[in-house]
Formats: sequence, C-alpha cells, structure tokens
Amino acid sequence: MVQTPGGESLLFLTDEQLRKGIEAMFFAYRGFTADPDRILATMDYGRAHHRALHFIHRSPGTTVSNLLGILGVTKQSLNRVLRTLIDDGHVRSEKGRKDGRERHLYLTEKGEAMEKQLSDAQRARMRAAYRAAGPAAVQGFRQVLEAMMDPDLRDYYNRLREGS
Amino acid sequence: MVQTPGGESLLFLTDEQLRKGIEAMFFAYRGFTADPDRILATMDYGRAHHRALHFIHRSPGTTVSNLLGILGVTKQSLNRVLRTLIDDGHVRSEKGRKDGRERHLYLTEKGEAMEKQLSDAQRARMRAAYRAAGPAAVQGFRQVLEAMMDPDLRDYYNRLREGS
DNA sequence: GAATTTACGTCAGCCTTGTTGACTTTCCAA
DNA sequence: TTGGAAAGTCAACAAGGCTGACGTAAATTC
Repeated sequence: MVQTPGGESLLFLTDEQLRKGIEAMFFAYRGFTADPDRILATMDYGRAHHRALHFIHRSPGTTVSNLLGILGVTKQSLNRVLRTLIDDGHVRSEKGRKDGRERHLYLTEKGEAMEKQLSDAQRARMRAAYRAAGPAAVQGFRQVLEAMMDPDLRDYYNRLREGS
Repeated sequence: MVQTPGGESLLFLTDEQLRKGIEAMFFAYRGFTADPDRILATMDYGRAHHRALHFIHRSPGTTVSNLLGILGVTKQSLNRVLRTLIDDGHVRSEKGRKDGRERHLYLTEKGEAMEKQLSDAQRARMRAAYRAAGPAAVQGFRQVLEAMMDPDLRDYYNRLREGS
C-alpha cells in the first residue's frame, strides 16, 4: 500500500489502476452510444446527427460557428450533417437579426421529437448506471470526467445551461 | 430537493443531471483520445491501431477471435488494421500449438515501444485527472462506468488481468 | 474416413464521417 | 468603401466501419 506523507492512499495512481481506468472509459463509451446508435440505424442517420440534435436542443438559437467549436469538426463536415437535418425538417436555420451572417439553429417539432427519442434511450442507461452506483459515486464520476477534459471544452461544458 | 423515504438525495437522477452526465462523457472522451490521436497522426496509424496494440499488450497471446469480441468490429475491419501492424513489425502472429487454426498475437519489441509511447500519453492525462479528483472520486468514476457497460463487455473488462 | 464446423484471411464494394483546399456570397465594421 | 469574418458549397480523398462471398487449414463429429 503506497502512502503519502499525509497518509492518503496512492494506490489509485499505479499504472495498473490507470490502465483499468482507460479500459473502463473504452468499454463504457461503447455502452454509452449503443442505444442511440441502434435507433439511428433504423432512421437514415448516424452519430454525427445525434450530436448536432443534442446541442441544438440544448442551446436553441446557437450559431453554426458555435456548434463547430463544441463539436470540434470542420464546417464542411458539420454542414453535410446539418444539410440533411434541415432538408428533412428536423432543424430550422434562421438568418440572424442582429448579424445577418450568422445562422441560428432551432429544432422543429419533428426534430424535438426525434431528439427526445434518442436522448430518452441514452438517459435511461445513464439513469440505471447512476442508480446502481449511488449519488456519491456520481459526484466522483463527474469530477474525474471534468478533470479529463481539455480546458476549452471544459468551459463549453460549464457554460451549457449552468445547471449543476 | 428530492428526497426518498429513506432520506437519500435523488437530485442526481433529474433529467438535467443526466444530460450533464451525457455531456461530460462526450467532452471527456474527446480529451481521453486527444493525446494518443496526436501521436498516431504523426505515424501512419489511427485510433483503431491503438486499440489493437493496447489489448494485445494487455493479453499477450490473445487470439484473433478473442480480440474481435473485445473490440466489437468485424474480422475484415480488424484484419486491415492487424495486417499493417504485422507488416510493419509491431505485431507477431503465431499459429496455435494446441489448436492450429488459431493465431496468437504478440507485440514485438518495436510494438511494445510504440504501445508504451501511446499509453504513456494517455495515462498521463488519466493520472492528472485522478490526482485532481482524488481517490474517492476515482472509485465513484469506476463504479459508474462499470454500471454503464453492456454486461458481456463488463465481463471482458473484469477478466482483463484481475487487477483491481 | 468422410462430412461438417470453426478460425482465419482476403477480395470487392459500400457508407459515414472525418479531412484539405478553393471559391462565393453576404454582411459588419473600421 | 473596403477588408475581413461567417457561412455555404464543390470536389476529392482517407480512415474505418459494414456486408457478402469465397478459400483454406485444422479440428470435431458422425
């Protein structure tokens, strides 16, 4: 048992522990995306569409460049996804009133319904995991994930509806 | 504040909390893969190669079909990746002694060196996050992630070097 | 001993989602 | 009024998933 001068355990910082953490992230992320992926496969959409829907739902009226920053893809890549969502009537794009260059993005009713279907499935898995692990574990979960983010993404994360 | 009859807080199960957890997973996973991705880009490899290296390092002598189960891809997809790793001398494939149909996979010295370079970077980020969050948080982190996995993947996860 | 099954490899073709690079249109602001 | 930012679009390409089909060697079963 490794002990610091102060007496706290450092067992959790061994390479073996760190590898377990890495593997946990890998396998958990698979579970995390599995349910929405199954639903998306039945429609003609992919994970990229889900991500766009999620963040537009979360920040209605967000601009394209804001979304680019959050998603970390090129505008060509985002545009392809956005194009299909708009054409299919899931997303509405509105020219900015103040700055006419910007496009503000909103979900239509149809888009909201689809977002709900996807996030219901994803939240169900998250809820089950939270319930199984308990509130204290959930707090630790969030703390470690937050510490793992790149600083600029952490800012985005914290600004998304100051809900904590 | 939502309270159960027993008195524990259920605030952590609100939709808003669940959404924050979903976003935390999304942003954290980006950070999680960022460092190895940067290194891989300089070589001619991708994330798929990293995954194969990781699990071959972890379970030397593992078979192709075992790896297929862990990674959850088709053999055609894995084979493309494995082919280049073998051709480049990072992975060695050995016909099974007991069962000659199986191929057992090992990292060469070169492969071990590359795996180390990648996992050093990934562990450094994980270590920093663990250190920032503390041992109690790490335990919670692992609990929630484990609960989020599909059951069969959880079994794989637990069988990977019974290190806990 | 023959037939079947299993493990692996490979060819061909397709899709999604990422990338660069170049170019246009629109529009704000100095 | 002009320079630059925001957005959209076209073209081409790559990684890494997928399906389906087929071949071979080895083990297993009948």
